[in-house]
Amino acid sequence: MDKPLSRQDIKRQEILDQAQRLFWCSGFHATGVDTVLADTGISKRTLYKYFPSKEHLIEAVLDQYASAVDGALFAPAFARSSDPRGRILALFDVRREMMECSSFQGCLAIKAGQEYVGKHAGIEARSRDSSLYIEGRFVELCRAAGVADAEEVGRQVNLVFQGAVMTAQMRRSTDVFDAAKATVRRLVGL
Amino acid sequence: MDKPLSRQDIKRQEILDQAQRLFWCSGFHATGVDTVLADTGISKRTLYKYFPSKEHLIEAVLDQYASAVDGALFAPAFARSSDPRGRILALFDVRREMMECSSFQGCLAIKAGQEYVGKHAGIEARSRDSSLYIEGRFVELCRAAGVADAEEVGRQVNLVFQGAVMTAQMRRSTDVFDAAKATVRRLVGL
DNA sequence: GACGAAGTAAACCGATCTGTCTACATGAGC
DNA sequence: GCTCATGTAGACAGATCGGTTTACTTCGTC
Repeated sequence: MDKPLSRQDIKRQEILDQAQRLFWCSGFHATGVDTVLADTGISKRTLYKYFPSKEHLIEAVLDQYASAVDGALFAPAFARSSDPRGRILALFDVRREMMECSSFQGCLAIKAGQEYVGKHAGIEARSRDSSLYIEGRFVELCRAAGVADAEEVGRQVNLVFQGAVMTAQMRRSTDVFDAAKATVRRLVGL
Repeated sequence: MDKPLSRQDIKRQEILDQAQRLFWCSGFHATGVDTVLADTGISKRTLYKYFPSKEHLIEAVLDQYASAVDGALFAPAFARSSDPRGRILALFDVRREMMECSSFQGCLAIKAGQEYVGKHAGIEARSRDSSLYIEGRFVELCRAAGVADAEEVGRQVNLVFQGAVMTAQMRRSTDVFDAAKATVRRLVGL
């Protein structure tokens, strides 16, 4: 694996990275494809070669975002603790630090959901899948922790997690993560 | 009070209602002012007389939304129970029913936050204030319920509430409200 | 160095965006 | 009936949108 990137792969990746960065901090509708390309030296023709439409580009960005969540969120959190309960709490810590390092930007999948749910099936599906994936991981951790009714408690922890991320973004403050962690401690018994 | 609406008030209100409906289900950036006016027989000149810019219109819509939350959410919930804990749970029921009646549309203030936080101070402030208002009401209910550390628990309940609304929207299903209510029952001790 | 794939630059398309303007219609109060 | 505020209809401006196209350049490979 990790086969060398072809020239095409590099261009495609550069577009994806820039698009993710701009969609992330300016929104999807508010960011034009010209803006994505600006300062990259990449021509519009090349973008439309790899992504037949802006919606296709958004889908690809969300796919990239989804596959980055393991490395950016779960891996660091799991490295901080070997105990399942500790890992759950560490997820909140890592997420909090991520938001503090990105001027309180929230979740890209949530943002996409707000702008495209009910309007574009592919984007909506990726948005929903992101939400379900995180929930699944919480359930899994609850099960590993031996929590009674792990399925249910995992769903509850996920609600707190999503609520915290979104509320922190709206308030431009990560203070709510304190309440979130306290909630989770009660839910998983810690 | 309830002084008769002047002709101007009526026009202004008609614009606000239509704008709220469309922003609500199509988003802010995705809805043009022409779309707001379409089928209303109101001219663009009139809109720009009452709202000097689209952003001003959005702010006014959010103000209207904020002042409607008492009548649409809190009043019905409070009517269902006289017990503070029952009222907290009823808030989740009412919110759930609201979402089921509006094809899973979430919270307009959240949507505005996602699209304008960090980009427009007035809109951002209204978005944040909405979040804080709901939280304050939950705190107040926790206090009335005699919950120990009501301030803290109220914040926790709010996180679950916000998480549930947003998750339900993304999944186009209100199933998560079951987990949300179960969480809240544990938090407020019921 | 020649060749073909892959790229850039930029004009161009039609549609739409926010916002302004002119010209005309309507309505209530005197 | 006259007046004046208030309204509509719709053209218009200039910018930007997503997307296409043409003409030229760059780059890797043989």
